[in-house]
Amino acid sequence: MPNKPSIEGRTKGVEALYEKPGHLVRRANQISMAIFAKECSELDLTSVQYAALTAICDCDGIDATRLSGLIALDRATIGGVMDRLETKGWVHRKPSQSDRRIKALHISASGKALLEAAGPKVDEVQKRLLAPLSPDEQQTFLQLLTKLVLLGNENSRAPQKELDAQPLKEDAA
Amino acid sequence: MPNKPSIEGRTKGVEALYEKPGHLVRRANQISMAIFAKECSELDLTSVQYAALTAICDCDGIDATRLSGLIALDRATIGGVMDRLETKGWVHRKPSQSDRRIKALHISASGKALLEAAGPKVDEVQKRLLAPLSPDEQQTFLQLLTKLVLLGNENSRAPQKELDAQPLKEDAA
DNA sequence: TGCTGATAGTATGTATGCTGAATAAAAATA
DNA sequence: TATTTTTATTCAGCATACATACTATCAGCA
Repeated sequence: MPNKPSIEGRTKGVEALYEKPGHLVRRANQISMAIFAKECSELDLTSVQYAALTAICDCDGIDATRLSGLIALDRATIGGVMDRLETKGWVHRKPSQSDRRIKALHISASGKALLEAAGPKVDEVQKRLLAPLSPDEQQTFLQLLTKLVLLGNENSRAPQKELDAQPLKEDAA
Repeated sequence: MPNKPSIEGRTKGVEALYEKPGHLVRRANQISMAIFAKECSELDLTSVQYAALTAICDCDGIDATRLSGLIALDRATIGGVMDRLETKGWVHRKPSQSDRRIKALHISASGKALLEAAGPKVDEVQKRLLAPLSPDEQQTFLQLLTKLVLLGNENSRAPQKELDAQPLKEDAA
């Protein structure tokens, strides 16, 4: 992607930007989100919403704080995401009996149906995102990216956390 | 990151998420931005603002639409970014004489000073982001990430574009 | 010259993503 | 038991990010 000779000297600083990992990661995320949006627009579903729904489906009755750790979504952001999922009827919140601070999260039938419909499309997103790389390169890339994310986990405000206990039976299903 | 045996079956769907490139790329960007924020918070500078300033410094008199292509920043987002840069006194906008639709962008002295102060910190961000990988791995990772971003470029709404002409001399410095 | 299509900038509305603070309830402890 | 600390949620506010639409202007062309 060379610029024309006439501006070569002047764009040096910008081209330094193109090599910076931070910039490249931002671009990759931009591309990933764009592909997701195209693929799932008719479902009215974002990638964050898909992640949240997947987690709630798996961990029925989970609370927002633990969900936040599971999918590495900022705690303060989750409220709005849940509002939208609830508006679309895919999730409902039920106050916990044992801890009145908690609102247990449950997926609805339509939420499950949506998850199933989205599954193949989400897989297609991953395929298209990695398409520029050969199968070998894809494997290497994923391995390195996983390492980077795992070991860099604590640097983000919303580090991924494993579930240290299952939700109370009372809040499940 | 195994979960306790008791919930192993239930979290299977969530763990599938952890292997998805889209999720990993989102996490990597999250981590990258967090490191940048920590490193540059005392400068009151975000990574997007740094990218924009770098480009404006290099291409004095550039207009917002071309800047958008240079750093792959959504056209509709640039207005707000420029507002904030102008408020902080790092950039000023000057109406073009030859095309009254255009507002040429210029970096100020304090903007240049800030860029110089930020330079080492931004380099440190890149180092910390890649720190989980060995030198060899870092090189491989950057190479694959660059390939992915270059070839996936057209998938995003704000694809990176090279400058096809320099700004009119009239609008420069 | 007058019309038409393309372009630059802006505005509106939605969705993350984060900081910091406020509130309420539970847990720990003196 | 009373006090302190921790925890769960929410809210206000700022900064991207994107879709869509609107205005002003420019450029090409009949």
